[in-house]
Amino acid sequence: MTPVPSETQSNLAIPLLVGLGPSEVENVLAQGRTLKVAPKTRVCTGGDKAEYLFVVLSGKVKYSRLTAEGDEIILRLFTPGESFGLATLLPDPLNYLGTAEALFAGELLVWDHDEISRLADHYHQIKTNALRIALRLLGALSDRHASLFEGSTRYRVAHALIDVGRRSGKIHPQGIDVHITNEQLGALADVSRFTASRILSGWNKAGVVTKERETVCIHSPESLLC
Amino acid sequence: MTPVPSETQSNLAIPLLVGLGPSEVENVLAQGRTLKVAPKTRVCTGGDKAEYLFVVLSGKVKYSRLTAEGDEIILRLFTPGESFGLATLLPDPLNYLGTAEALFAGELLVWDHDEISRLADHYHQIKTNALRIALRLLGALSDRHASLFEGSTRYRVAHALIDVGRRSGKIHPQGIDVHITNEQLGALADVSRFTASRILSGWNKAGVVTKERETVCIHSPESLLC
DNA sequence: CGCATTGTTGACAAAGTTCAATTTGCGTGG
DNA sequence: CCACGCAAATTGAACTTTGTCAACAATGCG
Repeated sequence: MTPVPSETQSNLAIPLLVGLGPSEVENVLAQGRTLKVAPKTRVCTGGDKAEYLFVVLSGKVKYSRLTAEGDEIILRLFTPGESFGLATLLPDPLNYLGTAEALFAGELLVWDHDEISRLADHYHQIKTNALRIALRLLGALSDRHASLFEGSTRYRVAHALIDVGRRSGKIHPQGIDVHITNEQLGALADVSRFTASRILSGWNKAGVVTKERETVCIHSPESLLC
Repeated sequence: MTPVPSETQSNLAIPLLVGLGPSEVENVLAQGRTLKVAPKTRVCTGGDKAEYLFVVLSGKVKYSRLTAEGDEIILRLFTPGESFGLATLLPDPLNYLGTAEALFAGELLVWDHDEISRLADHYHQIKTNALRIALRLLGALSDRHASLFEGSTRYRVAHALIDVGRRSGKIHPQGIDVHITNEQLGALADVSRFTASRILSGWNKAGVVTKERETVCIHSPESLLC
């Protein structure tokens, strides 16, 4: 029952709680526990039974899984407002699909299975929202899967970069700064980190992006898709 | 309010309706409309707003989407008991993810948005089931996506074939008969139909499967995965 | 009987991955 | 404050896998 800082309550849009009244949202948030995470903290592990539902308040969370050969696939980089561990809402939860790891220091809201079940029984809307979120993720993954067979790696890297930029980039006059490593970008676009490097180098030479260590500044999102 | 044939009511397990009592299930089924479909009938189109929820009673339904280049990706072959168009359960439905097409003559149960919304409001469990189904599909798609980067095409084709076999194969003493074309198998395993043909030929020579036109008999599921 | 669908096979090319060898940039500790 | 060391990024070259294309065979339906 840790009190939630008021800034986060008022500013942040939380798709899981849309459609609830302000006081209802406050009530749900109040029953969650806030969890401060340091970089590289693992908050849940793929394959384990889902016991907690998470909402990102601040920071960025990498949600990933491994192939049998040990390559990492980043299913999604969750940004503030997004939730994961939706399986916790089920009476008999499924397993986490991926492993969640904080990339930066940040705060999460956490509910355990009993708490969120009680809340979801009361605020019926939460399950509807969860279904919408799950279906959206399904659509996104399906798009990503389809994109593996159309066009080139360049196209995929462009989309991955733009998506991350839109959701967590810092906008400034020269463009959008995206804080990401080549390796992470590769894992998001299903490309080796070498290929990611080559593609970024190309864009850098062409002047549509500027590279720095762990950061890419997109000057012209449109030109990436040509 | 077409009456539902009693055989289908009693035998078929419908994941969307688990947890409801027998009379409740009957009530829900009774409010759906049964739709007889001929082979190659399209019942919904990817990208359109979801207006109907479907449950397969008999037959097999191909749920697929196209890449930008026109290649077909089969997201799933739905077998009796399974449902699609889950987005219909949302107050403001998303779009269908894929296009559904009957492969054989069969029967579907259909509810429109208003009907199923009313039912889901009343039988709360339906939304929970829908969430579970969506999360399961997400897991399956994530597995499929990951498998693109581990091992070979052989591995993927094996998994696709075994999955279809398990859900819709006919078991007999010699093995499991799977009714599927090379092209469909390829579209499920993310492989060209040529590669699917080569792999099946290999297994055929090795004696672990027997091929006939549009049918594969799996003699030894384990050997496929070596 | 003929046509459409399904399946087969070989030659070939393209696209990325892999690997090894370097380079660059940043933080830490002495 | 400098030097060291590590993580990130780069680059070239060889390799491998699988898709593409073309030609053809087999099957079954109308």
